[in-house]
Amino acid sequence: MARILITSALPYINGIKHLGNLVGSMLPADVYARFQRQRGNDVLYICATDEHGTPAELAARDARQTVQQYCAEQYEIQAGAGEAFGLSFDHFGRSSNPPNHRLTQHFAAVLEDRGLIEERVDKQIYSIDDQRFLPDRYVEGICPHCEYEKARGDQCDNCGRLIDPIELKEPYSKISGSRNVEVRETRHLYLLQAQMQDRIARWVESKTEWPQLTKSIAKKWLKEGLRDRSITRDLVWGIPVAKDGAKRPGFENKVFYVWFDAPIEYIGATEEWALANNENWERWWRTDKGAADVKYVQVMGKDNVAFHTVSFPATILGSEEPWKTVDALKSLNWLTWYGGKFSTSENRGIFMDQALEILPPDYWRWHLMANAPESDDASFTLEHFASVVNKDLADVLGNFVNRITRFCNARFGDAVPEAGDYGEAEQNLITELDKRMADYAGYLEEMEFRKAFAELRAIWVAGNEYLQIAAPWTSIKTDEARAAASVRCALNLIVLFAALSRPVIPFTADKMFAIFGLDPVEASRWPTRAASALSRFKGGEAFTLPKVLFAKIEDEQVDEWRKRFGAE
RNA sequence: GGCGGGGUAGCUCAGUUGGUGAGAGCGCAGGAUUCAUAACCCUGAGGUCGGCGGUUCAAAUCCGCCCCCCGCUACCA
Repeated sequence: MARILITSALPYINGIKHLGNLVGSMLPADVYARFQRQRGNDVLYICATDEHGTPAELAARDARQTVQQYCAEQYEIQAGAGEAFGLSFDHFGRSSNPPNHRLTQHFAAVLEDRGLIEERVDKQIYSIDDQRFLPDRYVEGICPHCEYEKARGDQCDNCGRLIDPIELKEPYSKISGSRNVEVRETRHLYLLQAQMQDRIARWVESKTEWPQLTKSIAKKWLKEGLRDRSITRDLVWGIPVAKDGAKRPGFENKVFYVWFDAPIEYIGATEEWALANNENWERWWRTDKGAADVKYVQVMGKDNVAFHTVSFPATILGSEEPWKTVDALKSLNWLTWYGGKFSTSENRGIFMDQALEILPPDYWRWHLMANAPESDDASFTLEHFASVVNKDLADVLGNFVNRITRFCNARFGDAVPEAGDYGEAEQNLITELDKRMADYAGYLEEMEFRKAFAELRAIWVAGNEYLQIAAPWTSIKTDEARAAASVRCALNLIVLFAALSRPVIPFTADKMFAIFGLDPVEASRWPTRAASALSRFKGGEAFTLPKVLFAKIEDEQVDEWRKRFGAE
């Protein structure tokens, strides 16, 4: 039994996530976690909200709440949406919780002991009216190079050149619009990443199983040379900067930078899980305390790759402590909304709560995973969504379950028929299924989701092909035993399909088990041999005629949703 | 600007250690069937593999140049 630690990139706290965020990290991680659990592996799937930083403070202010209230509320919303989508976190924590505070202080202290942290003084734009230092992208002004009037503090959208915000002419706050700003000096802690260049490069080289996208991003950063990074900010909401158990002199009004503490929350959330479940978190994270045999899998959008392959490892490796580091790293591209960006402010796209107002989670889970943005950005359209749902779920899978249970009910009654033996048709089916099941499991193991679910769909299709060949509605006229065996085989297929489908459509899988009154946990143990799966029911097992599993999406619904969600 | 990813049938995408007549799903057309959510099953039509040039007996695949889309570029996270 393998031990597998899975983390998905932490969703930021400022509002409920859209379908692109969902498919970019949490959903693929969930599918993988479910698959590994069904195989009998010891899985720990950890996620949390990422709560610190300027956007959280500003969002709280816009909501007229304290940032604590705001985050507490948003945490509940995100946790609820995740649960409603069937995201099977073993723990969904908060980066603002005590374990992360403790661990972040620990890493900062250890890194300082190792000589990897030093204080430096920066010049930054301070907004007097906003009473805060402005992060680069919250300052706008006239570009010093091309005179463009709305250049951002980090980069000019007109000439594309990188800018230091203190160079901007006539700078103003993007938060309030105020021009009452000035350059002030501010002291920060710097993580001396440049010193760790070789160590991280060697570590990246050792990661032979990373996919190409992941490795090329890491190498690109290394090639340019790691730069020292400031890891503190002038904010009130965050983890205070301590020294020897008290506030660090000169840092009384500062906190750690969100990108420093957020990845540490992977560990912090595991500690939260351990505290809540009387478990031991170190056996998942400390190679000296039992984590040496853990396989650690991270899932994230491509924007996060650099932070997970370089920045966070700098923290971990720099400590020189025996922390578990990532083994497999799955990165996904973006899901776009009709080719453009999902946008909260412009009401474009579908967010997790809205999605579930329209349709149950499995509809979304299937479409998102079967069309996951793996090789490139992928476009979400309602038309494509409706087509995929109707064809794959309603016609191929749902109709299979419906046609055979109804036929059995009409001709043999409410129990699996017992007569007859399997013959050539069943043997051919078993041969095909064995091949496809092995391929399917292989793709899931590699986290090649599009290929995996194309294979799963082909498995469902094989069920329909089998029925077409066996044609019990014909054979029953001349050979009732033959028809009975065919129906028994097809009913067994329902259970096999449910087990194989459960990682991606768990709610439907459990409905399929419920047809036969099966316990989902027992029945979903990962099937590896079609022959044994198809001999589960010998005959006589009672079943309940199910309702239709998937309703088709009508054109009128698509039209309505297009208007509601701003499709172009 | 730099770096990375992508441009293959109407649509969404597989396919690169160069070579068996270029694939899948959807959509479309025809057929078969009637157990089923007008579903399922079978067959078929559809592509100068972004453009130009080169290497080679042979290129979607290798090299060069060009065009287009997307992302990242370290203080949004």
